[in-house]
Amino acid sequence: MLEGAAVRPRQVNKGVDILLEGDRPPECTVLLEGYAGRYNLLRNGKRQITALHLPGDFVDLDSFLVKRMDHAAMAITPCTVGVISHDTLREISENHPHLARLLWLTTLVDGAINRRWLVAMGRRSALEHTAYLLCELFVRLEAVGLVTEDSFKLPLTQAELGDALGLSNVHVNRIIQELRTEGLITWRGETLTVEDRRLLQQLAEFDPSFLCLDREPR
Amino acid sequence: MLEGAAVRPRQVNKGVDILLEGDRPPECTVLLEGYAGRYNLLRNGKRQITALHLPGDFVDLDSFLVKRMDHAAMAITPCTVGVISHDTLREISENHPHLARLLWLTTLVDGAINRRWLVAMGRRSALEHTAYLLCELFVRLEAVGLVTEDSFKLPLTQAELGDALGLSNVHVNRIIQELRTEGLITWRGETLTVEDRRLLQQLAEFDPSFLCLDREPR
DNA sequence: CGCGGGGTTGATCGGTCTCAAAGGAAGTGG
DNA sequence: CCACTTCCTTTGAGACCGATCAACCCCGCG
Repeated sequence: MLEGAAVRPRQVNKGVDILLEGDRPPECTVLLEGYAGRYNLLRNGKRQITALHLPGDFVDLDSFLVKRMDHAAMAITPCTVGVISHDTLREISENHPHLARLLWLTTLVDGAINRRWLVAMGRRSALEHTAYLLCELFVRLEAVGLVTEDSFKLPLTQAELGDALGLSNVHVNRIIQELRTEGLITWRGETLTVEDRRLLQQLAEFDPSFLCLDREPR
Repeated sequence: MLEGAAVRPRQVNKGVDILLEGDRPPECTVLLEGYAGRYNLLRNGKRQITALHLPGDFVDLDSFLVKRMDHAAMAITPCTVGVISHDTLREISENHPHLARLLWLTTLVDGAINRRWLVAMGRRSALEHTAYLLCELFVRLEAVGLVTEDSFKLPLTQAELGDALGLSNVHVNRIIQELRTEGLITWRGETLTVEDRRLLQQLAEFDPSFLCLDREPR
């Protein structure tokens, strides 16, 4: 039903905003291909990316009920996105409560991811934090079949990674080198390979259960 | 209807856990009085508080759909809490879609708060971050009538505040002193007074619209 | 061939942490 | 009513992590 509801797939070029802070979109956007991210800009020009969206994720499911966007969203790579009108979502919420609960669940999982980011930013070193993010991306991409042989596409610049981690681009560079020399990852071009998943997860104190990828009655 | 659904109000002593990581509660907890917080513990003993719950907030609405808690929650002050069984919530979700949307909205607002925390932790100085949190608490408490004459109860220790901000207790102390000497706040005992709200909000780059306290059709 | 974006490197600065100790304030038992 | 305890706040000193600034390199591309 959701697939039938997503209409007008369209392309968004790399670096282009999908929506802006203050927008009141009449529909929700689904990411079909590519990577996107939510972010907020500060007066001093700094940027914080607060979420990374992978294929299959909603970009702004919150706009259905929140109405006014409190953040922007950007295509990190070229993306194809679809939209589901708020009217359709309302129809689902009225007549398909089980599906509505699953949509609700996706926002709960987004919240769980946010909290993990908070923990990593607040109480972990830059190295652990970076390792953490890579573990998370690994598992989320694995869930949608985008990991092959412990490798996945990581088409972010180090500066963008820094904006997600709350670090400077220079420091990200040094952290990545450390992960490389420790033999935990390789990252050439857009392809990141996890060379030692167990060690990486241990360094990041990573446990994927919060993503709710297991099947349960809801 | 929600008021009718919340049953068995009970007291929780200060410092006592309301739920633990790994729990699978059969009901959701509502905070009726007092302050509570969600947190995660790390292997090295550090703690990160990822949310502060104020009277009227759900403590773990996510347990309705997520089932297994990925964090603990603690009473920061003596609390009285009520519970709403998952069965009741399911009944609401099946037969009262409008109410279900409003519950969904509360999780979206929680997510918005989380993202703001991320921005503050990632890209703001300790001073700005602290100012930010105080602004947020001010507005949220104001919305439930717990602010009088620019004052509200802040019954946290500086160490707890640090766990929410991702700072050490020592540094929190120095930041608070700075906010005091700048004439922005006073904080004696459990009462915090915002002496210059405009300046504090400006320092924190704070805009309350993300809390969705305005009335809109949902 | 020149240009531009990203990656890499070095040097220095500064914000925040850590460790350690001293100073209140509130409660407890004698 | 006082000594004692405990928890929290405050202060100081030093170390360290990560930011900043400024080059330089590398590679793809027009």
